[in-house]
Amino acid sequence: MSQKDDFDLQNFLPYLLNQAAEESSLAFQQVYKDRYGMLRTEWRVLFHLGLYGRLTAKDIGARSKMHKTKISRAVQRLEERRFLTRAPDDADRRQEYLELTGQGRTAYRDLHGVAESYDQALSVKLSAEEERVLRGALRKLARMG
Amino acid sequence: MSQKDDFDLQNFLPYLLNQAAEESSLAFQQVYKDRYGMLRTEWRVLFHLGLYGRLTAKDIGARSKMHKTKISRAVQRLEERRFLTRAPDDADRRQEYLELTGQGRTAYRDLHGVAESYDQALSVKLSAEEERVLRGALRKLARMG
DNA sequence: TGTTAACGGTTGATTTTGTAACTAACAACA
DNA sequence: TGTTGTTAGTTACAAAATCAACCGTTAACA
Repeated sequence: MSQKDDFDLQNFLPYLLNQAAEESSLAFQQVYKDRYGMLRTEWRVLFHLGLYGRLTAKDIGARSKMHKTKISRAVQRLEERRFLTRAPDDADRRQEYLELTGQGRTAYRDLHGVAESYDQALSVKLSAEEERVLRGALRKLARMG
Repeated sequence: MSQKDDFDLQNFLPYLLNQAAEESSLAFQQVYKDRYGMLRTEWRVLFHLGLYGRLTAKDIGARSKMHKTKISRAVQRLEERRFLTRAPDDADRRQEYLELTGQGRTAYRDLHGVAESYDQALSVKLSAEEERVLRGALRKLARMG
């Protein structure tokens, strides 16, 4: 039944990446879910707006590679909960500029801080060299320079 | 609006891991979907059975960390499509042994081969050293030795 | 201009996942 | 034995992701 082969599931890069991604995001997920009732798509939109300022949904799509329907729905929910506002773009009325409200910025700053220390806590599992190489390799695999 | 801070989304390990995982599994996903109409949960179950032989759903859960309902449903679909069979365990009638059919083994061998070359193709993006460190770091982050 | 194609974004239907409650079988131990 | 707790696996229902079709706007160009 089993192959003599040494190519195991644990050696398959996509599988390994997925396991590491899932495991390493679990505790952080709990934070934005418990504190703000957000989904992953929602904190991502929040982070993009917090980091880069005013953006259109399209901009967020280009940066995050999330599908536009996900973004559309995340924006809806963030708007309902008063984390962001929309402003029509008069130059091109198909698109809208999205911007965080005060409440949105507060949530962003809070989660940003959590993310930063969370990231450091994860890094503790790795040596400095290991961490450097890991981040570089992940960027190559994710095709983002 | 934006922080002077250099803590960017692309530096946030869980995000980076997720991007790399998604990007790097896209093309492979297409293969098991197109050739066998499988979902990710299904090929995972198939792989476990192909690699390790006869297992119970519980065994698969322990190895893969997938939730039991996911496994239950994946097993149902794989059974419907004649990729595996169930055999009651007479010593403990709560559990069933799962085993690939001929068709299941054929699919497994096919996808195993695809996975292997797919993995190699991904590795080409990295140096040998980079690859070694990456895999080690991912195992640490995924807490699997 | 008028027509056609492309774009940004939304919506609805379907599929997939997550959560909790459930069934049947077993284990522990009075 | 009988009761209570635990385990393997399933099911039902809610939440979320996916996919295609859609609307209004802009672009291309005859």
